Amino acid sequence: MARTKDFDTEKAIKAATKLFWKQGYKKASVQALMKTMNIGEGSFYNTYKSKRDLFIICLDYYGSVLTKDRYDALASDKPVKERIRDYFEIIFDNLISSQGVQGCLVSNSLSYEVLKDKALKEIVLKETDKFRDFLIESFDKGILNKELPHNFNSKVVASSLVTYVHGIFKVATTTSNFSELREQTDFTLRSFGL
Amino acid sequence: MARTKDFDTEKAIKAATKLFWKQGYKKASVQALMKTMNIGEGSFYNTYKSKRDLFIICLDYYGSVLTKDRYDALASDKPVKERIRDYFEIIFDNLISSQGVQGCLVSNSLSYEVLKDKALKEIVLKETDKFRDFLIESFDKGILNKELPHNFNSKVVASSLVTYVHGIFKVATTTSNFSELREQTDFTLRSFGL
DNA sequence: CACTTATTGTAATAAATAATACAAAAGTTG
DNA sequence: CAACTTTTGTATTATTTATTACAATAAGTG
Repeated sequence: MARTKDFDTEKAIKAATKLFWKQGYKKASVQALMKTMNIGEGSFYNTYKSKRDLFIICLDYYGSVLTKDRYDALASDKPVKERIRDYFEIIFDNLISSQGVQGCLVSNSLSYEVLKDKALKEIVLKETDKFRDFLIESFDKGILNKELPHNFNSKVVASSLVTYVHGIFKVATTTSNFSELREQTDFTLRSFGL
Repeated sequence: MARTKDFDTEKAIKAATKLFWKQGYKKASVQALMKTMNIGEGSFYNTYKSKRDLFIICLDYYGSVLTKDRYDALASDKPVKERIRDYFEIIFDNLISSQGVQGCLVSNSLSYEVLKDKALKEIVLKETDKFRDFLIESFDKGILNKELPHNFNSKVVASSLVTYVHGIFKVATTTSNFSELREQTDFTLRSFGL
C-alpha cells in the first residue's frame, strides 16, 4: 500500500452534490466542483474518472443520505395526514433555509443534458419512482388503519402529487413567497382527501 | 432605401422559437439557430443583435401567436369545466404530436440561465402570471354563471393548477405514457372541483 | 530508512461557444 | 444604369469547457 487520500471523501461528495443540486449537471463545471470539493485537478480525475461518474455517485448520495429525513417522515408511525404534512414541512423548510440549494436534485436533473444519457436517465427515473412508491405505501397503510376511505385511489393520488411536487420545485425557483406556496399546497392536499 | 431581406422573417422567428422551445435557451446554439432559421452569420447579428435579443423576440412570439389557441379555449363561451378540459386537450395534443417540442417554452425557461438575467426573468414571470390570470378570469366567469359554487376560491385553485401544469411539463419530458398523465389530470381537476 | 505506489498541481489539448470585422454581393431608388 | 445602403458569408477572436500527460510529492510498508 501507499499513501492515503488527503481530502475528506464524504465531505467532498457532499459539497459536490450540493453544487450539482444548486446549479444542475451541465452548469456545475469541473473547476467549480474541484473548488468546493477542496481537491486538485489531478486528484479529481484520478479519483472520480469523470464529471459524469462523480454525478452518479452524487445522485446516489443524495437519494440515500440527503433525503433520508423526507422518507423517514413518510414512513413514520403517525397518522397518514400528519405524515404527509411532515413531509411537506421538511420540503418547505428546505426551500426556505437553503443557501442557494434549489428544490430537489432529482427533479432538477430532469433536464436535456441528463436525460439524453441513457444510464443517467435510468437512475433519475428510478429515484422518482421510489418517491411515488413511498407515497403509495404510506397511503395504503392509511387505508388499512381506516384513516383513509377504502376506495382511496393511492396510485392516482400519488402520481398526481408527484407531478404537483415537481411543479412546486419549479415554482420555487421564481418566488420567495413561500406562504402562498404553503397555502396552495394545503389546498391541494385537502382536495386530494389528505 | 436599399435591398430587402432575403429570408422570411416570420418563418425565421417561428423556427428559432421552436428550437428554443425544444432545447432551451442555453442549449440552443447560435449555429443551430442560424441553420433552422436559414440565415447566415452576418445576417443573424445584423438583424437580431444577439442570441439574447432574439430570445426576447421569440418569447413574445410564443406568448402572442403560438399559444393563442390555448388562451382562446380558456376564454370561450362554453361552460367552465369544458373550457378547462379544452385547454388541457390542447396541451396533451401538443405533447403527443410534438416533434421534439417539449411542453411549454415559458415553463422550460424557468432555468438558471434565464432567471439570472433580470430582464428575461421579468418577461418569463409576466407570462406565467398571464396564464394564472386567465385561469382566475375563467373561473370567476363560471362562478357568475352559477357553474361553480359562490365560495369557489379562484385564486388558490388557479395557483395550484399553474403549479400542477409546471409539473406536467416536467413529467412529460420523461414519459410517453400520456394516458396515465390524462388520468391523473382528470383526477386533479375533479378534486379541485372542476 | 529506502522503496513502492498513489496522490497531487501545472501545463497543455481539443472542442464548442458567442460575437466581431470586413469585404463582396445584391437589391432599391432616383 | 449608377449610386447608395443593406445584407450576407468568411475568417477571426476570445472565452469556456472537459479531459489528459506528466513530473513532483508524500505516505505507508518491509
